[in-house]
Amino acid sequence: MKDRKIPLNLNCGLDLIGEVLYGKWKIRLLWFINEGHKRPSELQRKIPDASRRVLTIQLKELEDHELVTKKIYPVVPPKVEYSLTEFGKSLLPVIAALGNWGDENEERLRNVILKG
Amino acid sequence: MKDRKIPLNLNCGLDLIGEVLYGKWKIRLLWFINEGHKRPSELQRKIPDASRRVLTIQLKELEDHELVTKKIYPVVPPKVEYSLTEFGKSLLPVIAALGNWGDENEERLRNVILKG
DNA sequence: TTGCATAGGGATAAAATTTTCCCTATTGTG
DNA sequence: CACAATAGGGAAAATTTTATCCCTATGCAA
Repeated sequence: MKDRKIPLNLNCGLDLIGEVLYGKWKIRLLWFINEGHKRPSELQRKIPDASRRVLTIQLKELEDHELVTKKIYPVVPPKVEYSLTEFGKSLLPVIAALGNWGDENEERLRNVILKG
Repeated sequence: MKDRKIPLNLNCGLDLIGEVLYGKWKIRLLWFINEGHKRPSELQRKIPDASRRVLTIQLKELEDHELVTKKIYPVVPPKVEYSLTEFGKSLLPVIAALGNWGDENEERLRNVILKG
């Protein structure tokens, strides 16, 4: 997500959405932020398999892409809260469509993924 | 997509769908196959930025995940055709939702992606 | 005083993914 | 004959992404 040797393709809507949603944890971050888990430490606890570092980085990218806003409270210990922008909220139905399809086909998916 | 050192997370629908859709070109492959471009060489021409090799590999994964079927015609030169399974077709509305959101927000997405 | 929680970042290591290059094989065309 | 088109695969390099480790800083609790 920084200097690239291989140029981006941004030909169609799928390329564009892919660019902001790719990243191992981004969709989950959006989802959990929407559920009200706004602080980085909360998100970390909701996604324990992700390293703290990558969550920080991907939150920054979501912010750069205007899907979330970041509010820093000038207190000690530090307090930060992320919220979805309107733009980010408009993605929720799309994420829900993804999650629903996955849920509806859970058993079959588990089979085909694990049989490999 | 073979031996992994870091174990998979398959906790929710999002994890599951992610596992079958991740891959730089998979969504496009599904889309173009649905549009009737069934032969590997056609798909390669529709997706010129992808290496031939990776399209082969990702088509194989789509087949393993039962999203497409592969038909081999015993002719020379070789002829192969991929088609969506019913399972694969059930993904089309989800892909359409992704593409539509990208199309609807094309200008803004292009801005936020390229400004980085 | 030591340790924990908070948020973040640099540097490097590791892992995963994709690209590149080189092979297989057959038939038809120039 | 040389070469293109067809489909595919092994091996290694390149690229990208993620994980690990170590550091900053402050206030509170035991």
